[in-house]
Amino acid sequence: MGAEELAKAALRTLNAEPTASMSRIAASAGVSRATLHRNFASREDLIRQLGRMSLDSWRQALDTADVDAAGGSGDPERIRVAMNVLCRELVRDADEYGFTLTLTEHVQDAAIAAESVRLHEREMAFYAAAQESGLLRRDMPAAWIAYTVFGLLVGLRDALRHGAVAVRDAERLLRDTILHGVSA
Amino acid sequence: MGAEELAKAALRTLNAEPTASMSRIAASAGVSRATLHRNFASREDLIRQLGRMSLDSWRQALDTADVDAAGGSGDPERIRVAMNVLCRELVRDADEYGFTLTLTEHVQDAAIAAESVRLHEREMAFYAAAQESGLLRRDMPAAWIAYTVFGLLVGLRDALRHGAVAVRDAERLLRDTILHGVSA
DNA sequence: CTCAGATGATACAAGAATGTCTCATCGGGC
DNA sequence: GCCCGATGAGACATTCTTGTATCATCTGAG
Repeated sequence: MGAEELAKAALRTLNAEPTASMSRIAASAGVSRATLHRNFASREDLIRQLGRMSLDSWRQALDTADVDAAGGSGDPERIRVAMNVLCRELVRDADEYGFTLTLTEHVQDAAIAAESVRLHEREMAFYAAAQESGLLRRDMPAAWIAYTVFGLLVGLRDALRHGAVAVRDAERLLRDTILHGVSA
Repeated sequence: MGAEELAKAALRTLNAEPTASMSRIAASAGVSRATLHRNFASREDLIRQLGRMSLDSWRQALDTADVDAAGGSGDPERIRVAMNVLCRELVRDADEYGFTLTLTEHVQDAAIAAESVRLHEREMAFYAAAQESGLLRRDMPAAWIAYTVFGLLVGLRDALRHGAVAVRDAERLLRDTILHGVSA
C-alpha cells in the first residue's frame, strides 16, 4: 500500500473518528502501526499531510471554478457559472475531506495556516466581485458569505454522513440554499 | 467559585481549545486541578454536564420560540414570528456553547444522544410545519433545513470567533441568510 | 478566637499514545 | 533458488493525562 492510499485510508478513518489514535488508524487501514509510522514520521506529520491534501483540493476547486479570472472580469454571467462550478467542487471536498473542515490542529502549522488564509481571501475576493457585479447581495460582508459557504459545507457534510440527504441531491441543495435560502 | 461558574469557565476554554486537558481547563479557570476534579469527578463528567447545559439551552430556544404550538397552529404569521425568535435564541447558543456544535464525544452518552435526537426532531417538525404553511420552500427535505440552520450556526460561531462579523449583526445575518440566501 | 469547609500544592499510580527499535516473515524480481 | 525490500509483530522508553490521595493554608461564620 502506497503512501497515497494510506493517507486516504487515514482520511476515511479520521472522517468518522476525528480523534482516532495511530493504532486505530493503522488498524482501520489494515496495516500495522509500524508501517503507518514508516510512511508518516509522526501523527503531526500525518495530520499535516492530510491538511495539505485538503488545501490542495480547495485550491483546485477555486482553480477549476476559475474564480480569479471570473471575479476580475466582472461579467455577471461568468461569475454565475463560476459560482456553480465552485459549489460542485466544494461538495466533493466536503464529502472527501469532511473532517478537516472542523479540525483545529491545522492552525499550529504556520505554512498550512498561511495557505488557508490565502485561499480564504481568494474566495472572499471572488464573493466581493460577485457582490459588485450584482450577483450577490451587497448588504452583507463578503467575509460573512465565505463563512456561510463554509458553514453550509459543514452542515452538508453532517447531513450526508447521517444519511439525511442523498449525494445526488447535495449539489443542488447546497447551491440553492446558499443563493436563495430556505424561504418560500 | 461554584460549580456553575467553573462549568462556564471550562466552556470558555473548551470553546477556544476543544481538546484542552483538565490541567489547562483548571489553569484557565484560575483554580487548581484538584478543585476542578472536586467539582467534576472525571473529564467525561465535565463534558457530559456541558453537553447537558448545551442541550438545555437548545431546548430553551425551542421553548422560547414556542415552535411546537406555532408549528401546530399552521398560522404562517405565528410561524414567521417563531422562526425569528428561534434565530435570535440560536445565535445566543452559538456564541455561548459554540464548541458543543462540533463536539463528537457527546454521542457516547446514550441519554444525551437521545435528547439530542429528540430536539432535532422537534426542530425538524417545526420546519416541516413551516413548509406546509407556505413559509419555507417545499422542494427541500425538512431535515436539510435543520442541517442548514446547524451549519450556518457553525459558520456564525467561527465568524464571530475570528471577528469577521460583529455580535450585533449576527442575528440579522443569520436570519437573512437562512431565509433568503446570499443571492442579490 | 476557633473551627469547619474549601482550596492549592504536590505526590502517586495507572493507563494510553507516541516514537523508536529489533527481529522474523513474506513475496516479487533477478 | 536467492535475495532485497517491505511488512507485521512486538518490546521498549517516554511523555501526557487522568484520577486519587495527602497535607498545609486560607477564610469566613459563629
